Order: sequence, then C-alpha cells, then structure tokens
Amino acid sequence: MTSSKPKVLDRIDLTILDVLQKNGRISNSTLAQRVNLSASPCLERVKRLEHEGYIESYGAFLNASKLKYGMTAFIQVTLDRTTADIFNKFRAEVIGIKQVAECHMVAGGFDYLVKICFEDMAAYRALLGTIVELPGVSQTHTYIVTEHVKRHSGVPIFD
Amino acid sequence: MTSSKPKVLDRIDLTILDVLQKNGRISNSTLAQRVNLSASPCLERVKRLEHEGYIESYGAFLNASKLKYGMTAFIQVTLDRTTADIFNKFRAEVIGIKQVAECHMVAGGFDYLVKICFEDMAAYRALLGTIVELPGVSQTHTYIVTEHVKRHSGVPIFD
DNA sequence: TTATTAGCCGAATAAATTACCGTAAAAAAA
DNA sequence: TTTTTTTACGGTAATTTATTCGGCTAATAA
Repeated sequence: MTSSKPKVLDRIDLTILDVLQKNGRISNSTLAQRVNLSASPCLERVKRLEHEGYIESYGAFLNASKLKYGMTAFIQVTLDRTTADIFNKFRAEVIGIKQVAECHMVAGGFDYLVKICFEDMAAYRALLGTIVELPGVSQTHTYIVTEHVKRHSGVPIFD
Repeated sequence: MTSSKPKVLDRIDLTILDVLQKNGRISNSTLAQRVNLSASPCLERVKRLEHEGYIESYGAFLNASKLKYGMTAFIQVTLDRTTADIFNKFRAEVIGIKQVAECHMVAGGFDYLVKICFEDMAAYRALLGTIVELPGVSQTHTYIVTEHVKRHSGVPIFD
C-alpha cells in the first residue's frame, strides 16, 4: 500500500491554510510559532497539504495600476451556436489573451463572463475588438469596474 | 533627502515580478539565478519592489473544492436608491460576508457585481437570502459558474 | 498487555537570508 | 576631457531558517 488515508484536516491544518492564504511568504519557523508547533511537524504538514492538493500554488499580488493595467471590466459574451466545437475554439483562444484575467462559463442568460484588465479606453477598444472576433462570438456587453469593493479574499477557512 | 527617485523598472525588475507572481514562494537565491544576479542585489530589488508598492502581498492559492467551496456564482445587484449613504452601508456589510470572494462597483446597467463561493445549492440559497437583505438592495440576478476557463492569471508583464 | 502507529520535540547540519564592504561602471559635474 | 559622485554589483560573514533524523509519548488495535 502506497497511498495514505484521506485524513480529515484538523484545526492546525486549517490555521496553516488560513495563514498561508493571507501570507504566502511567511517563513516556516514563524508559521510554526503561529500554530504552536515546532518547525519540523509544521513543515511536514505544509508539505502534506501541498501534496494532497489543498495548496495549489503560491503567488504575489501585484499592483495593477502601477503596471499599466489599472482598469478592469467584465464582458458578457454570447456565442452564436452552442456546439462543442465552437465552445472549444472560443476557450482555446480566450485563454491566450494576456489581458483576460478570468473567463468563466456561466448559466443564466449568456455563455461566458470574461474579466479583463487594461490601461485605458484605447486599450479597451482594441481588446474588445479582439474578443468580438473570437470564434463564435455573437454579442457582448461590457461593465466597466468603477471601484473594487473587495478583492482576492481567499477561501473561507473559519466561518 | 529621504525619498528615492521613481526609477523606471528595467527588464530584471519585470522578470522578478513575473516570476514572483507565478511562484510566490521561490527562494531568493533561486530567483537570483533566474535573473542572473547574485543573492544580495536580487533581494535588494525585491525589497524595493515591495516598498514601492509594486508587490502588494503574497498568498497561497487553495483548492476551493476540497475545502467545501467548490461552486462559484456572480450576482448582479441593483440598489434601490443611489445615495452615498446607501452605497456605504452596502459596501461595509458585503465586505464582511466571508463567502463574498469579490465585489465590484460597475457602470453599465446595475450597481455591483458580486462573486461568491459556496458548497451547494442550499448554501447558495442562504447566501442569496443574506445578500437580498443587505441595505438598499432592490434586485439581484445570479449567474452560476459552470466552468472555470481561466483563473488567477496575474497582471501581464511581458506582452 | 503488548504491538503498532502517528505525531510530536529537539538536535545537528545544510542552506538561505541579510547586512556590510569594496569595486567597477555609469552618470553627473567640473 | 577629467574628476567626482552615484548606482548597482559581487563576495563574505553572521545570523536565521530549512530540513533531516532519532527518539519520546500518547492513542489505537491486536
């Protein structure tokens, strides 16, 4: 037997996830203090949480405004035919657009909700032109974001 | 003179941002190799990028499905009166809801676009009930996410 | 009870972080 | 052009951290 049992996460595991989600670059020794463990079992738990897939990756949150991507918009996209082929082509191409921060297929009125980031209205027009030309796109509607009320709040750990 | 000049980011700075955005927990020494610097000037640059606000924070991306928040939806929210007071109250309360992953004020048809995560439809109903009761809410429309085509792609660094 | 397992601590060592200094190249001033 | 100043680099060394390993303890199962 190689696989380990699907152990339930205890309070310490959850605290580790909560801390790492908010401070991905904390040192293991500091993390250990936070959860009242010594360094070795703490590191063991972090490794386990990574290997079991609870932690998918680590990243840095950058200031988009300082990097010329200070504006955000959501574009509702409707495709003209809902065949698997059309969907696949659209997906493949939209993923390749760097300014597309997110793209979700949705139920409830249109097909895709695309979140984009860009510098100014000129960049927006160019980007919209690109998206309108994607395979199968029949109509779009844009909502420009005027204020970020809440952003990258992670997964709720302690309710 | 205490403040430093607003230096333009060079290729090395941009590479550092690009790498950290995708791998927030990389060690400084490995990062230094990637950008062909020794450890000390590399660390200096990272610290500078943090202090100048290019890097806002670091985080871990968790697997929401394994943590009982596998479903996502976007809720369009319209408020009944558009006074500053109503907006402020709504903002203050929506921020406090843990399952609200994002909330954006938007122009183009309704007032707020709220992204929520939840476990199942029972949890969704409870959450929608909470949101409908928030100060000033007059109507909502929900789009359930059926597929994540693209997620947490960061800010484009190299176009 | 006894064996087994899981999970912890602490020590030892390897590695990384971080501050400091000397140097060289580039920029600014003379 | 020459000198001065600034900037950014690399190397070194002290400190801190990561990581491995052995052994202890408590809970569980036989």
